[in-house]
Amino acid sequence: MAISANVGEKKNKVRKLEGQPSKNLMAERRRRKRLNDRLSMLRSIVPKISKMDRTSILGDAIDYMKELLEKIHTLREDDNVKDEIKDIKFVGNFKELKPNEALVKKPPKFEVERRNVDTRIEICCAAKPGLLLSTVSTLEALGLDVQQCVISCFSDFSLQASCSEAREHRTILSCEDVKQTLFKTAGYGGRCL
Amino acid sequence: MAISANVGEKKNKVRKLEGQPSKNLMAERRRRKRLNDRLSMLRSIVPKISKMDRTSILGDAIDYMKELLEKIHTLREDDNVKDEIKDIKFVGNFKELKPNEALVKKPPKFEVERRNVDTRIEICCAAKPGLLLSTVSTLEALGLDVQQCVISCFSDFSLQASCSEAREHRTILSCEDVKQTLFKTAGYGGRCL
DNA sequence: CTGTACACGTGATCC
DNA sequence: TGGATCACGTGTACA
Repeated sequence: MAISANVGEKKNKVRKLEGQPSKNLMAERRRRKRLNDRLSMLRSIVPKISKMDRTSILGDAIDYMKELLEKIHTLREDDNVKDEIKDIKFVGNFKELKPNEALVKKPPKFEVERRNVDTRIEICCAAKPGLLLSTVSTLEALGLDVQQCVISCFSDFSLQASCSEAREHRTILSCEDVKQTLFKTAGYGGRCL
Repeated sequence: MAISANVGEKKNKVRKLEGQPSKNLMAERRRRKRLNDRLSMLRSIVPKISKMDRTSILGDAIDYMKELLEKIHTLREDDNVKDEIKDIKFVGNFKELKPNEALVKKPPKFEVERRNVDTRIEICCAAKPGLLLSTVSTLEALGLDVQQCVISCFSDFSLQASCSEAREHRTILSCEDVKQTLFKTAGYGGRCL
């Protein structure tokens, strides 16, 4: 195909020499533009991006699609409750805020509540560097997708969030578990309330 | 760029004339081969093929991926159908929200602006798993302390934050730098705006 | 003859 | 310095 090579000097048609090229030229430019745009779109919806290469983008997209297909199959055939709670173990991996630093002055407020499919979370405690990051990280590790969130860090750290369960943790994770995990994440020891 | 025009026939570097061209030439050939192979693979796993165009293939792949994502979400939510009745009532109050907006492709929005001592950040882009976490993590890494923040992840990912500079050694950061960093963090390539 | 779409070789650019 | 990747303009085949 690419090796149609042979034959050297046909050149039957030399009808250009003038005026013609600009048409085909800009058409080709538009085509390249469209192709690159599509490529960018593809890259923008694929979460795992190893490199910015065109080939890598396509490769990652392919892998991602296979991943999605497999996930769908397991979701379909996996009746239920096959999930482990192993995710909880990863919560502690993040930045270990030392409990010693726990400020005892004012009783912090940690509330977790289920409403329909949503999980309402309300936190108000002493501000601390990295607290927002560790809290968000913990929520993610617990399989809670933040849908809405209002944060204020002026005096105290205040966070009100509405989350949806990313995975099938609803039946396993109790509100109390979430609350205590967040409590520890914020650097407090013992149990909350 | 394309119209760098000037310079007509310089040819400062003519170090080729022999031996060299075949190197770059075949490298380019291999690159094209890989790219086309990837493209064929992508086409082979996408069931819906409208046309054999390169652009169409990418477009179909994108649509298919979105379709898969949506299917996964519906599958997950179907696991717990018990709360749906209440949700229906809830949704009923907000009927004005367009039901089918899946195919709208709008450009993401990344804005960073300095106001006095504060740095205002506004993001609106396609939702992606882990996006909130990576964004917060990036802000922290840039030395920006979130003072106030409103987040919404219902359809797209939307974040409006007001930050203060945490450290002094980062004060050299321009708004543009912050913007581009956030842009890349969100998984986009190239430059924003 | 008019577009559209692809492969090709080459110069430029970035580690 | 090279090796790898990209954008570009062009030739050409197919509708």
